Amino acid sequence: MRNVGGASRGMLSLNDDQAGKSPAQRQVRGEVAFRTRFLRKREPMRFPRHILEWQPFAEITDENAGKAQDKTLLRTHTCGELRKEHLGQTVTLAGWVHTHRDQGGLIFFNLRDRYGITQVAIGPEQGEDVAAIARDLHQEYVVSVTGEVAPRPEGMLNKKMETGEVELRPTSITLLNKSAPPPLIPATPELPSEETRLKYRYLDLRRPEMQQTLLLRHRMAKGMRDYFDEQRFIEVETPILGRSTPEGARDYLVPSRVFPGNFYALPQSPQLYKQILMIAGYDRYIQIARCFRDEDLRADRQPEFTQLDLEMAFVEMEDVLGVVDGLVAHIAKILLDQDVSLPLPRMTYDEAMERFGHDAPDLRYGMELIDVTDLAGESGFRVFEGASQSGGRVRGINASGAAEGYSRKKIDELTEFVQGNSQAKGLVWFKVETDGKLASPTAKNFKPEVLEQIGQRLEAKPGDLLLFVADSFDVTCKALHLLRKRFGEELKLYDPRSMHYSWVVEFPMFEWDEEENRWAAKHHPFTAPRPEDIEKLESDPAGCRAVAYDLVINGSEAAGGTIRIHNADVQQRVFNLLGIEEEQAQERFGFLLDALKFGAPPHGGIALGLDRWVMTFAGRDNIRDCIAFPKTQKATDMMTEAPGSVDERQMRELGIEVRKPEKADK
RNA sequence: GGGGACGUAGCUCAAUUGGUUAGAGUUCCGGACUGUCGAUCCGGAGGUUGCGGGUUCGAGUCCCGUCGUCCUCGCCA
Repeated sequence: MRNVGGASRGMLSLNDDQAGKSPAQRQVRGEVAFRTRFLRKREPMRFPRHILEWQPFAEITDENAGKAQDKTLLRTHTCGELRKEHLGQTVTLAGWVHTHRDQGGLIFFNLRDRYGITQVAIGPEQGEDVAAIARDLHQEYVVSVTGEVAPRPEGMLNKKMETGEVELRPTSITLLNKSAPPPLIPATPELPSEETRLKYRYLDLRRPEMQQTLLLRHRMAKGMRDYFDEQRFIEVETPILGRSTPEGARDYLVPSRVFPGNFYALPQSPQLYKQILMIAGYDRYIQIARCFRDEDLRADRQPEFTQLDLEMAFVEMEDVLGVVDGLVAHIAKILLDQDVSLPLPRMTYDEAMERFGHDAPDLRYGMELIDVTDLAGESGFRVFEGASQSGGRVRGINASGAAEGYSRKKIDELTEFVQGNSQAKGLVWFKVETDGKLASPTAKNFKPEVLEQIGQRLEAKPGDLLLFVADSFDVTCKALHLLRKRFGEELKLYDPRSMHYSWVVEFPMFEWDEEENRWAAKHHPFTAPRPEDIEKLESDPAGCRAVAYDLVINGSEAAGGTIRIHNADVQQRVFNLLGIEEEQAQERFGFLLDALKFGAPPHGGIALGLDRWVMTFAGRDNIRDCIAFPKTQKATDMMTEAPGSVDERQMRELGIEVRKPEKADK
């Protein structure tokens, strides 16, 4: 049989009697093919090549025989390593058929494994037996090829391929396995829908791009473990089946069979266990820990994610920051070959909110928020004066040079954008004219001398666009942060490949929860207040600052940690303030309160979101691309179709009965 | 829980204001081709337009519901 795939491959039945297409339809084919093919390009990977390199398989010698058996029985080399220096050698490669080009007298196919792609060329000298097998190969067939590494003819080198100077001239080809026509073809540049990619994840993961991202992830995790090992940290595994704790996100619950009606909770983080480890004397702990939070998803949020979790005893904030500074430098060096100068810059939370309106500012560009509340009070403009007199703030940003590019219509869009995404009631804006005057429909309401002062304070130059929000401090923060972020992207104020690392420190201990009408922990309830703020715990919760710190990379929170409370009394006072009853605290984490009584050392730590680090370092804008088997927005797995129903028997054993959600009345 | 985008061939996309038998590329099947390298050329097959209703002489297109994917607000100590 000529065609190996034949009927088994065909998903469609043959029907020779069907009417043909019109000649006109046939004619456009070539041109359309050219156009559609180049319409969509994949995003190029941005991390350096050396990340992708591996040592070649070692030769088997007398010394290592029987030890590291690198060479497998089915291959001698990978598809990524053959070069000119291998010319003349007889090798065996194994992999997937990436592309296939049958020219009759000559057949080419590219063989792919996770190390690279090598061309196999079959001419008459390979013999009809080999040619017959090669002719019938299809995409994603699995083959092993034995042959000689041969030079490509002059002028036929492929500079786009790492192995493009050589090709394999096979003496034999073994078909290891066929493949049904794949719904997702790893070799094509068109990216299928996310739905298809997630359903056939094993095919999506064959794409070199995905393999490179997962390799970067591996390198990063290994780099972290190596670094912390050198710093005398030890990795300890903490339980996945734990206890539900109040505060924080919704828990994923696991029913207990032995105690019907009781549930384990999957950890939102190993927080309590690592504190217990400090009390137990393991003064430097890390864990690459899986965490679970049953909250709605985002482009950068999965219900199940990985944290590099760290805790140290006998330390103050400086010690933790120092260790993480070193980690950042190490990772930037091994992944990006960048030298990061230490210590990383820092600012306080208050400063970050004042200057950037956000606790994780993107410091790759300026455009800081400027306060004009004092001028606004005397401006003659009612909105400004009102905000100023009612204890609010009037702040603005200078989108330098943006006056021309932003028409009245585009500014209206900005206004809607701000109104839709924050509580801000509107935007006040001015374009700076060539004579330096501020112009806008509202300008006539202002005293001219105040406008001039406002312009000076924002360092307005002709062609600048100034935008102001007058409202409470919080609202001006939110609105102007959104605007700053948007201008940063639209005006291309930074190189998207650049990296900026910094710390934000001294976060507030508490924030007011409007809904529940009580104080809530800004970080978590085990966070230590600054020593000077302990006395204010009850009298001025809003004024208490925590020994808390966030690592910010390119405007995203890359890590967050605190020094913990190691004093049972202080811990109890914080619980009291948070409205956690003594009885409830004792029930939920009495073990921690107990442990704190038995010689708890001063301790603190930090947790860093590994998935987001991969995202940032690989230049991806989607966390699913950084996780091998991610969940959809509804937290389902499209490949396994989890979550699924279970047997009635399992439910009975667990003492569980499902109450069907009631349908809304119509 | 709210707002938005999308859903058409295995895959990626078209289809005028609602108007004939829903078209391309790619994949797939058959054929040609001795230097190709998302090969090219010739021929062919492939559709319950996510699903269910409704409006209409007529619905891929308009309306309602529902399912799915994505973005986003809330939420995520």
